[in-house]
Amino acid sequence: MIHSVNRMPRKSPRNGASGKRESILRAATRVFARNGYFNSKVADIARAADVADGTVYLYFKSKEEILHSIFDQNMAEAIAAGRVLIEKLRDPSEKLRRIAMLHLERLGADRNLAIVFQVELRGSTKFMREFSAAGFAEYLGLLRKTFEEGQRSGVFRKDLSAKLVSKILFGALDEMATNWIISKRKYKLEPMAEVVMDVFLNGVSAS
Amino acid sequence: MIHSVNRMPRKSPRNGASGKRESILRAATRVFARNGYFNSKVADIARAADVADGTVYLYFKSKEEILHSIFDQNMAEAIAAGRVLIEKLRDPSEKLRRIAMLHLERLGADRNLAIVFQVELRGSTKFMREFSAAGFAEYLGLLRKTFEEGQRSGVFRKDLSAKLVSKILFGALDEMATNWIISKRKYKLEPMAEVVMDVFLNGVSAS
DNA sequence: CGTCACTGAGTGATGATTCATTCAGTTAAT
DNA sequence: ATTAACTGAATGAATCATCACTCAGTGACG
Repeated sequence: MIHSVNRMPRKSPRNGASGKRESILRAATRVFARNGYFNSKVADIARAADVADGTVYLYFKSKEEILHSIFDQNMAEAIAAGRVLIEKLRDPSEKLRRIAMLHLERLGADRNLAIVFQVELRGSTKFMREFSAAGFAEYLGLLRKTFEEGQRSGVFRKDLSAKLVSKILFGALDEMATNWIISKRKYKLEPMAEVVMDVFLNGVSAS
Repeated sequence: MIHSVNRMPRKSPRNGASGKRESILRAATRVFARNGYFNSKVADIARAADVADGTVYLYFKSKEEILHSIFDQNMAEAIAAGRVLIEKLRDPSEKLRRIAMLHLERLGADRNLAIVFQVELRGSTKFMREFSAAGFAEYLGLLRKTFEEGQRSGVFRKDLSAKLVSKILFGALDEMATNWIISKRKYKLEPMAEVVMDVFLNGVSAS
């Protein structure tokens, strides 16, 4: 089967301000978070969004496309927000610090979305390769570029591979988020960014 | 024969040296790695293990239990190996370095197992909570204890939460593994441990 | 009336699990 | 040594519940 990934802009029912599409996405996020992607029935999503089963298919080609859309939309937003956030900053350390904070802030603000991002999206090599890959790669790229900037300006050690370093940072933040989800104890996710960046920057800064 | 009281842990088909159980586990690891847990049919596993569908159920209660067993068995082995590896070392930094190497070494040695660990096992909050949790927690605990040892002996900064720091280290290693799986380019995973530990130790060491 | 968003019962495919049956091997009595 | 009785591992076809997705129809609105 040759699937060409249809990257058409949104079409569907005369995208009226009905907001049904968004409503379905929000409902799906809730349902996926609660039951997991594979255990979620399209009927559950429809019920949660308060529409009929068939309506879901007026807005999305398949159950799979719903998951994609959740990812694509949020990832694009997050990266855009990150770019805006750092464009007026000079200090690369500060840029990375802000990105990290934004990262944990966004996930910490919506537990359901966090679960979908940290758990459901990882649960298949297919997703990892075909979709997530692109978005994650872009995010990692943002971290890398910022780090390289810092290497050029002399604030970061030049003996480190920027690519590898950006994975270390991402991995650390990612684990904070994943652990926050699993943990029963309630605590704020966002503040963890500070400690992560303390250790990280201390580790990569030029003497 | 007077002695020979069968003290073998495994139950199931009179654990003959048939090795069918192991054979099924290895086959399942291959199949899960290729198709993902939810897209893998029990029949696929049976075929790959060269046994009949029904035979699988003589050794495992359900498809789910197969996944558990893969995790439990390997995680227990890995932690035991880690404990042995560090018990004769003194320097906490060196201990952490060795654990990190073992971590990436083991995953790097078996791509299929790595995929199951990095991708398939994460794909459901249920797995994360009910099973994985215990094993992962034990591993994180090992890292934490070792770090605390280093704090007491003065080699590591005392102003850091050992729990949090162990998550940072784990996250960084975990991301190395995940990225290695997704990446098309072939490279060795194990050597990444060195760089991770360089940045990490540099970040957490007392001045 | 024509269009369009929406509905929800029905369909067909799928795949986990079961279980009646086979048969290789073991024991034991002659 | 031969046979009969027994064991339980292994088989795989059949079962049966589950859903993703379809489509014929409804009503609202201009």
